[in-house]
Formats: sequence, C-alpha cells, structure tokens
Amino acid sequence: MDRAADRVYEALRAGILDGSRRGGSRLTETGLAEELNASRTPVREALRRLAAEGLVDTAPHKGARVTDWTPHDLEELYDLRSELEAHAAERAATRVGEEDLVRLAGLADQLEQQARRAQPDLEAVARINADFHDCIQAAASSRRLAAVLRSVVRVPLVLSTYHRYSPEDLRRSCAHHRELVQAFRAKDGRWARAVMTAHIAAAKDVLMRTREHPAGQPAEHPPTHFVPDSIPEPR
Amino acid sequence: MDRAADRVYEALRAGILDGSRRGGSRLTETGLAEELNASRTPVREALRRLAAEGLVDTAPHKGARVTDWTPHDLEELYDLRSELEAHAAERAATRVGEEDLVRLAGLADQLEQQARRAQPDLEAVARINADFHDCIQAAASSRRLAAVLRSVVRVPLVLSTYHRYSPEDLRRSCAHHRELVQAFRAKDGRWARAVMTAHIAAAKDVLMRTREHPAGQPAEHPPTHFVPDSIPEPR
DNA sequence: CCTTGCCGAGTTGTATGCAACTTAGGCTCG
DNA sequence: CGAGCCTAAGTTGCATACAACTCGGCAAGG
Repeated sequence: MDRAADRVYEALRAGILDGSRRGGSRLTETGLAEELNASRTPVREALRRLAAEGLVDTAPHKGARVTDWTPHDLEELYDLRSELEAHAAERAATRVGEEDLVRLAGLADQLEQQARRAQPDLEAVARINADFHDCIQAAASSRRLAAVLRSVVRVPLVLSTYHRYSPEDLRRSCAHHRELVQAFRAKDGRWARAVMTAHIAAAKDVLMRTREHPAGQPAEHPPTHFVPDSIPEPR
Repeated sequence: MDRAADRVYEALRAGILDGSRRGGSRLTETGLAEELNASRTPVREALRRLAAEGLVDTAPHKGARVTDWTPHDLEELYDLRSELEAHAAERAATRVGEEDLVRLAGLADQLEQQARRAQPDLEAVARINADFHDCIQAAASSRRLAAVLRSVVRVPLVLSTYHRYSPEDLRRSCAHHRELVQAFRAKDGRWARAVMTAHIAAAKDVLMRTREHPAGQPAEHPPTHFVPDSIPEPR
C-alpha cells in the first residue's frame, strides 16, 4: 500500500462505506486531491477503480458522484449476492479441507459466544462473520468468483446492517452458520447452497424490514442484540 | 466515444479478444502510447479498466500483462457464468413484456434459419445470438447483474468458440433458444433457469471437448456448421 | 415575459517532465 | 569459479501545465 493511489482509494471507499460520504454527493478531482494531499492523477485512478466497482457513478466531462442506491437496486443486489454466495457455498462444500472445517467450526463457536452475551462486541462479531464468509470463498477456490463477490457484497455495507438484527434474527443467523459447517462436513453441496440461500434471504429481509427506520429508530426490539451479516473487509 | 482513453481501451480489448494480443504478453505504457497515438495518461486509464475487468494483470511498478487463462480458470468461469445467466433467465421469465417475447421469438427464428443453411453467415449468427442474450439480460432488469455478466462473459471470447460447434451442437443450441422463448412465454422462471443452465453447460462442454485442438484442427466434424455461444459486444 | 445565444468560471481530459522503483547484467571479492 | 553487490537502463508512479468541454447566468431580441 505504498502508492498514493491506494491511499486515496482506501480513504474514499472507507468514507463511502461508513456513510460519511453520502450517496449523490459530488467528488471533484481537484477537491479530493487537496483534501487527501495528493495530485489529481492518483485521485483519478482511485475514482476509476471505484467506478468499476460500482461505488461511484461517472460521466465524461461531468465528474463523479457517490452512487446512491434505490430500494430497487438493493433488492437486485441482494438477489445477485444470494446466487453468488450460494454458488460459493456449493463449490466450497466439495473442496473444503479438514483444516478449513476446524477453522469454520471455531468461528461459528466464537460467533455464538458473542451472540449469547448481553452486550456483544460488534467489532468482533463483524470480524468473525467476515472471516467465516471469507473462508468459504477461499475454499470455493475461484479467483474470479471471489472478485465478483467482493464487488457485489461491498455495496450493501453502505447501509451497514449493524443494529438492525433482533435477538431472533441473531439466533437464526448463528444457526445458519452452524448448519453450514455441518453441510460442509457432510460435503453436501446442495445442502450448503440451500442454507446459504436462506441465510442471505434472511439478511435481505432484515434490511428490507428495517429500512423504513433510517437511524436512531432501531425497529421495535431493544437495541441490545445485533449482528451484521455483511462482510466488511476482504482479509 | 470521443475520449482517447476510450479509443485505447477499445483497441486493446479488441486485440486481446481476437487473439492478436497473446496471453502473457507485456503491455508497456510508453509502447502502447506510441503505437496507438496517445499519451501515457489515457493508456494508463485503459489498462486500469482492463485490469478491473480481469483482462490484464498488473503489479505495482512492474507493468501489465495480458492475462492468460488456464483450463482451470476457464472451468471456474463457465460455472460462474452458468449461475449468472441462469439467474438472469429466471428473473427475465417473470418480467418479459409482450414485445420482448416477440423479439426473442424472431431472433430464435433467424438463428434457426441461419443454422439450416449449408454455409451460415457467422457474423450474423454471432450478432443474433448476442442480441438474444442481451435481450434476456435487459428483461432481467438488474443493472448490477448486467455489469457483472458483461465482465464474466467477455473472457470466454478470448478463445472464441467459432468453428467449434458440430452440427449436433448447433441443433441443440437452437433448440435451447426456442425452449427459452417458450419458458418465457409461460413465465416459468424455474423452466427458464433450467434451460439456460443446460445451454451454458453445453457450451462449456463444446469448449472443453475441442480445447485440445488449438486451431486449424476443428475436431472431427466437417467445418461447415458452427455457431458461437458467446456474446461479442454489449449493445 | 420568454426564448436564444453567448460568455466565463469551473471541471475534466490529455500531455509531459521528473522521481521512485524493478530488474538484468557485469564487476568485485571471497 | 561462484555468490553477492552495484550500477544503469527501462518502466511505472506522481505532479503539473495546458486544452477541451460543461453549465450556469446574463443580455439581447422577439
């Protein structure tokens, strides 16, 4: 990460994902260059990369804007993500090694321990969850799939699903993780696919259900339990 | 397309896809700039775009190379493409309008007419096939899916499957197109998905079967009938 | 008052000079 | 004779100047 272009890219992506750069807001090359202490060249490169990943929209001679996602876009995205993660799970089921299984089981246990607490450590939960999904992707052993999945999964994070999960949602999520490990252990691709499909569908449902409550209104359940079902950082 | 960066991008992509730029060959910025009458800046941008799409590999300070695809990569790719096109077909089934159906039926007819000839017009066949798949993607009405699909489908073209299809392969391909139209007409997503999955699997099989014959050796069937199953140009 | 054309400020697109890095080859030293 | 350092050529990464384009607003004419 010694290149300025990478620095700018990371800074922009982080800003977009954590919400400090709102959807629709304009991104001028000169402005960003000044703000991030770089020249326009690396800024341009970063913007182009983000555009390729769908995080910003660009038009010739008209500049770049942070893409803002309509509910319709989000629904498309979750459907697509569902297909891709299901595919990854199916491939992984017949390719996991013993060490992967041990690792996945360990992660599922950790997740469950966090979930049982009254005040789960959100950061830890997010990290564990991300590691779990990353491990599956790695086991699927398809570089191309991994790349596509990264670009698709990254977007839902714009509206990080933290503090959206009810205790019941959380329990179901943990159960899914456990069941996935079992399906992998049985090397049953169809089983793994089905569970993963359900897992993503549940995540979509949580998002869609709580979407009307933009912030500070975490639905009608107490704000004690939650788990993000998104994958914050690849590796 | 008034930008130099677009010109360079198109030229490079065309060169890679038609095989005149071999996998593994190096692409230096200065060399390309001279060759294509542009400065290094638009060349850089084009290379970055191609890298994002997976057509070239880059490493910091080490330059870009045309990615060369191992048989393993290709298998991954076709599996992924199968999922995505199947998803597109399923979505399309419940969203097609009457005008789409008419158009698709017309394209399927045209394809069949070409196929019945002793000497099908390859260009026409490729165009019709591309239009057919594009129409389905459009009917699926998911911008994100369309983008991902483009980047995934583009690669198999590196080894364009022209002159690989036996007459039997060709007949099957036509039958698939016809059946897809019927499934759409019935608005049966599962049916459409199944046919599309079969369609791509058949295409993969043709590629894998004839991969040992690099060129000039079009397998054991006479080189009279063929149809590409790939999508040359998005719109 | 509305339309139309023009102008200018601001932004993106391109060219190019310079610095930093990689790598291959020869040279020195063990 | 071989290993390792060092240099130099070549390439990429960055900065910046300049050209081309977009779009708001204003003024003149209908």
